[in-house]
Amino acid sequence: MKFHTSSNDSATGFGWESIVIPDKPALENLELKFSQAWETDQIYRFSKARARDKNPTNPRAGVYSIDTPPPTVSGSLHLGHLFSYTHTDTIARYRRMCGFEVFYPIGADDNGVPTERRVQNYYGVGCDPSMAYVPEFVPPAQSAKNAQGTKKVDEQVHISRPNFIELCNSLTIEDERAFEDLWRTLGLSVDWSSAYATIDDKSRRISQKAFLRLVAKDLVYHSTAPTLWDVDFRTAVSQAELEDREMPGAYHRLAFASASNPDQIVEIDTTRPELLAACVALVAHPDDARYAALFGSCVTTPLFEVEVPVYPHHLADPEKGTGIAMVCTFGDATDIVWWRDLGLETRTIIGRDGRLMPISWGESNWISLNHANAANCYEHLVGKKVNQARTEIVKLLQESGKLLGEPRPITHPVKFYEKGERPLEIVSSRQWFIKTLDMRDDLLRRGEELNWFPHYMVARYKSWVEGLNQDWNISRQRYFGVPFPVWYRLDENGEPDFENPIYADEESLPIDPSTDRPQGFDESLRDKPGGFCADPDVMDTWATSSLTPQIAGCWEDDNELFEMVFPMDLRPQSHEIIRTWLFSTVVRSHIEHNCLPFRDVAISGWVLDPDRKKMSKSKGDVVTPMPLIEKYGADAVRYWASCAHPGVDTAVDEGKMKIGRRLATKVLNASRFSLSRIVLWPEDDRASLTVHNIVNPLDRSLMFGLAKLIDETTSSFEVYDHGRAIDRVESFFWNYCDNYLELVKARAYGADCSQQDQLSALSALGVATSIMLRLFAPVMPFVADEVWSWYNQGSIHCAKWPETIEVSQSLVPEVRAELLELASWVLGSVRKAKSESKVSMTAQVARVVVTDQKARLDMLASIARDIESAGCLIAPIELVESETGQEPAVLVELLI
RNA sequence: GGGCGCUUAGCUCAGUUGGUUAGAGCGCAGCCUUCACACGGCUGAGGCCGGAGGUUCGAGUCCUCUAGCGCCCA
Repeated sequence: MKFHTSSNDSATGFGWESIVIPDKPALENLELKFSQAWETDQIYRFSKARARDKNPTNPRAGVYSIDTPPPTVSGSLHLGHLFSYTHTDTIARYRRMCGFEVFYPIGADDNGVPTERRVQNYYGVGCDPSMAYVPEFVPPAQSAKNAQGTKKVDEQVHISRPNFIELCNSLTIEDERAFEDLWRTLGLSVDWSSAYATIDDKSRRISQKAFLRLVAKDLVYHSTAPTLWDVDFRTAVSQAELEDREMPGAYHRLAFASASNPDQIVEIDTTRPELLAACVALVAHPDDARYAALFGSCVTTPLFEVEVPVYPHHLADPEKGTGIAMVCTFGDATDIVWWRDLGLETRTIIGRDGRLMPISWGESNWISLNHANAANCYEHLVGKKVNQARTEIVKLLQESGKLLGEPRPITHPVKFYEKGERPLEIVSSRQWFIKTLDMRDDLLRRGEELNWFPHYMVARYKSWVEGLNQDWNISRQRYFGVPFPVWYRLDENGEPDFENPIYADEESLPIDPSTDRPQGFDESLRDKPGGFCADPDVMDTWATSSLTPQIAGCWEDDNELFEMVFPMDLRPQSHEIIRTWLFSTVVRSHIEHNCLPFRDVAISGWVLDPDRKKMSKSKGDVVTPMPLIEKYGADAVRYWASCAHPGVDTAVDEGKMKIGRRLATKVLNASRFSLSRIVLWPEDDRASLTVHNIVNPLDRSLMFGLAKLIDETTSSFEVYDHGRAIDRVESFFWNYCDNYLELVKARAYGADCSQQDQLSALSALGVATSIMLRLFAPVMPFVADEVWSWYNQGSIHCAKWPETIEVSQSLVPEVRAELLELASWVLGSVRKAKSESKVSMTAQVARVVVTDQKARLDMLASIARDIESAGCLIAPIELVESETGQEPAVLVELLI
């Protein structure tokens, strides 16, 4: 591959050794032609050697590195992917042309729940870790049934964990291929040689190593704590994976009795009466006079007749219900706070399967005033799911008269796992946490250090960090993920010693504790008293994808590379994962490297359906990208995506793609015109087609406009505003086609003009074509490279980004953009006259009189011949100086 | 409840730090097969810039209030 190092000749398109213009230029099949050519020539491959060459003293300065999001491959491709990845690609191409060695890796996020769910649905299988591996297992046929939901656990064929993981691995490989196809067809200029997956050996090694570093820094801990729990996926989830959904519910007013005075009733409102047996206290606001007398005393729960204390707490809302609340372990996040702050008992009744667990009344802390009755009541509830238990307990309460009035329906926000279908429960379980709460202030400062595009997106980050109320739970009770490199010793009773975990050595990573064993232990001691057992969990998928800069940059595997690319220059991503991906990456880099993981973050908006609603799989309105690319071409679809400004949500708009296709066609045709004129210039004199020979005022005016265009396009890309960049280039180009090309045509043909004027015209066409092609290249890489290939060696994507210095030789103070505008105005007036008279644009014009100020007339005089030939005038244009206050005007008389 | 964003032509959107008569494309109407382009070109109609105040010589642009929509956080 040839790289241009100077601003002359080949970089500006003036090699002219050979020009080959197809008879009928076409957009068809450019995607295949160039994606293959780019791959063959390896033009997007990152080279450390080139980076060193570009800036020997400081290689980092010559590199532009991008922390590309690894897309979740399990699931269909949609336009949202294409949209934001196109945005990034325009930036990568721009920076590459600016001379940076661009580090643009690509990965696939394949670990985690989405893949598991896809495998479950695709094959109709479920993972049972207790089962043994079956070699050469053949999965059941793809289940057609149940395309969207998770197949019911009891309908699935149960398979062992290793078999399940095999299926995950094989299916993700298929999915990844589909992604690669799309990315290549779309023309992403990523370095495929660096492709990684978040489940591969390298990612697992780095993820486990980073975990061990957290252990060493004492920033991670392992403990039993109330945990947000999805009862269908049967895993813990983190605060970042929560979402509120408005759900119907009902307030039930229950009658508690004062323990000291059974006739005194305390009324409480609850939406979760089924948790009554888990009630451990009542709380009211300290200033609430209604309940002041009760503080410190006890009340008795209805049905189960358990004595619970009444406490004051500032989080109790006097406005809510009766103002006094029932604290259960655990109904919601506030219960956890009350439980912690007030040191309450723990009475767990919801199991990890979302059903009410058996209770031994009378034992440990299940003390009732009437054990037999409590057990009798509870018998109706045990084993039931939450909703069934609620129906049942309402019946019991009504029968006993402890339910006051009818339940009052309300709608209220309920916490869900973002991928889940049933409300989250809170269970007590053993989990790994990263101590993010302690570093909240640091993280807020990191957020402010980051350059946000658009800047207002920093608010999302801030409000998220400020609202953190629990440490980051990184353990998941799932199967397809990065395992914790941890074992526990088993005592003589077979009980694990959680206090003293055995950590793997860094050198041994990646490991799977369920198949690898700790140093000094024989495999025969696995799961035996006195032996060891593996940590059963895998890491949250974000615990690995928060390390994308380290994974892509080969942290501690290739120090030279890592120092060249880290911290990254750019993190591109969409706004919905600010609280997950962006936040977690900042956390990890802050901890491990004490710096930001990237300097800039460019946020893409969402793709909305044509009705401006968020596209969703459940609505079935997800648009698949390939058919659109086939219909309009990759450049056109990229054009649609690029037109969006950073952070702005954009509706799918096929009309816009049509415009993109037309624009691409126009680029082909306009370039064909210019080059087909240039090719007729004597070959031995083509070297004279340079900016130095652009002397005609009209051509100079075009160059002036180009200089301004280069500045505007460059400054737009500098702030990641591809939308503004393409807008400016497009409108300049369209104006160039409609007006400049028509005005310059006669001179380009050499008709009735001096050789100097023809030379000027052809030189201007050559310069303008070269510059505009390069300005289009980041957004429309296929058509730009196609035209470029007609008269250049090597790809346009390795050419130099245009600079104003390329045209400055042709600029003179007295000729500015205004001249071309003036000529366009007069030409437009002639066209208008012809259009109104319903005659052809080639119809001859007898007379044109322009009335205007002298300065403007002088300008027009200098290019009168161009206007006369473009407008088909048969007499010289007449220029009349206007009186003071008289409006400029053009009089046109057609030849009848 | 707190915060952010949006509101400009029938539709989708430009309009950088306040500066002539507010722009583009689609759609619509009319015309033109001209030798880069009919997968085209030219021309035209269409707007109290969400509403109300204010700052200013001057506001789509800045400030205050307000309405509707969307999102983020609690």
